[in-house]
Amino acid sequence: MDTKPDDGVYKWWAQSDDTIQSILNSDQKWQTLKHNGVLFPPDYQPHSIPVYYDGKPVKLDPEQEEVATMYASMLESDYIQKKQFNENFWAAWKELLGKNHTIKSLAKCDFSKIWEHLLTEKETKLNRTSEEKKAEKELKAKFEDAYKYALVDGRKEKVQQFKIEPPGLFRGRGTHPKMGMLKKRIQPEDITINIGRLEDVPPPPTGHKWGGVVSNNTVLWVAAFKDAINNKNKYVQFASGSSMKAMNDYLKYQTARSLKDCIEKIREDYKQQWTEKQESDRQLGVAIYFIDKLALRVGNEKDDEEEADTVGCCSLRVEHVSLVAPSSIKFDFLGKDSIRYENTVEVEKEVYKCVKGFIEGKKKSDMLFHKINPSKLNDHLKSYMEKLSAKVFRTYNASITLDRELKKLEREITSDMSVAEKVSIFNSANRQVAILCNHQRAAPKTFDTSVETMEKKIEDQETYLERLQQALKEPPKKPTQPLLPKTPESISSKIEAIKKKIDDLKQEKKMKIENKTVSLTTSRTNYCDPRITIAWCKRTDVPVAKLFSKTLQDKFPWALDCPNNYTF
DNA sequence: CATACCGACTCAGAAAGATCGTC
DNA sequence: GGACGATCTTTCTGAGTCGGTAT
Repeated sequence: MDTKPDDGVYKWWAQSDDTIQSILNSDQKWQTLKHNGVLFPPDYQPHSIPVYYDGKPVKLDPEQEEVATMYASMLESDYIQKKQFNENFWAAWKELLGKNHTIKSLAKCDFSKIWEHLLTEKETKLNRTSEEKKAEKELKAKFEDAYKYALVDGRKEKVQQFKIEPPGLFRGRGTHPKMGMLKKRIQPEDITINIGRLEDVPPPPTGHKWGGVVSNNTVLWVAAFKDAINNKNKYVQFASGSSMKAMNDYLKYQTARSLKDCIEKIREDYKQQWTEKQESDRQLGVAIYFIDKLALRVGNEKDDEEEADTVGCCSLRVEHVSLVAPSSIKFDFLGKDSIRYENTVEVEKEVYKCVKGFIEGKKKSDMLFHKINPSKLNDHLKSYMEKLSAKVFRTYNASITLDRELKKLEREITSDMSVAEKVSIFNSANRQVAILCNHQRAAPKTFDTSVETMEKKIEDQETYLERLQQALKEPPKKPTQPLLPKTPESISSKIEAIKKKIDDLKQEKKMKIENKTVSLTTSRTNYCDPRITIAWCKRTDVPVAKLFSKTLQDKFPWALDCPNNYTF
């Protein structure tokens, strides 16, 4: 088994799936692990700019000032308007100010002088010469280099996020009860280092000790620490381009592909379950149907005292669904990251009847599927296929949608099309996937103005077209500005060219509007089997780099040489 | 059994930063 | 041909999934 060719690239994908699987399933994920630990953010540099309280400057000690500066830096963000954010921030800051401090209420504080200072600093940074920027970048890179890679079984593997998070104010999504809380500076004492038994432990910063040093070769992290806000572990892991992560990713798609072999049976079965006597069976049947048809997440239980109130399939409440006669269901709820899911779907009459029954006699705040939970649902799925869980359906349906949409649109592709036109066709297939998975983004800040600019361009071209058409009918006696082509033939060909240009611009505008709040990158990065995209690139002669950035190409080395007729 | 808890991993959009295209 | 704004890419860290174990 020679997996290390001369070019030094570890081509693990040249091995059989079984071999790859056994590498990952084995209890020992590595034999030797060597690295230089993690990088801490720089210490706080006090600026001595006061907060104004009741109009008067108040000098703060460095620690108080640091936290005040965190708040000042967010003065223009939406968080500042939120009560919860201000309450949590005030609680943390008040404690630092101590008893009997001049500052007694947040409402009377004016942070604008600090904000102005931060703005000036930002400008100074921006105004550096390109030589200065380059020199600083190089210096930084040199400094960070030692942390970028770990040595795993003698191979250099990239480490992701080796920089420890700097202190700041917690920014939860949606209406998170903890927003504005102080995220304290992480000390070496908070960190556990995972490293090979025989390696030298990287030295902690002077005067400090590591919280712990372990040699756990059943896991893929090099350092771990507790997130004090949520009391959850955070890990410094390997980058998506590392062989271990890429292997996992590859197997994720292989698992999703093998769902093809039993999806028919699963669909038959859940249809059967809709008419079962036991309500728990009917609930299971409807829940799996939603997960399959609508690509919902499974929806684990959450603690609404500690986290934002968001739901997935199993945690849907009665208030999140409504029956729309004769046979549709309207969904309206906040999902992961508090992204709203709003969709009215036509369903089979059995499903409609089931949901009607589930709702009956319940309060709005009651669970829709009170007889099941994610672990029951996943246990049931395991009876069809090893490794099958709810999330596999998202991968499966996303990938198969991309495959199908691309093949549908491929007929429209002609050899004289530009790369940009072909990419735009790819994007419309990609958009179907993003819509299925409900991947959204905030509308770009420049959206309105850039649509206006496009409209102006279209108008200009249309005016020009009219002039050309007029000139063809009756040639102007005197030349008008800007000059038109001279012969009728050249005018005619210009007309054709402008018509095409207008069509293209209109198409571009349509795409822009359709993509206003749709995020294509999430599905491209996490749900679409990259081999579908790469095979399409090969067939349509589009450079892979047009669809996969450098990082994504690094993430998918195993997909790069797939055959051009690859089918998911 | 269920149920709570949590470790370790994947997936998520915003913000920062880099690059590109146009005037 | 270079300044500047739009757009693409990377970084950042929060928010899920899921399986195992303790109770």
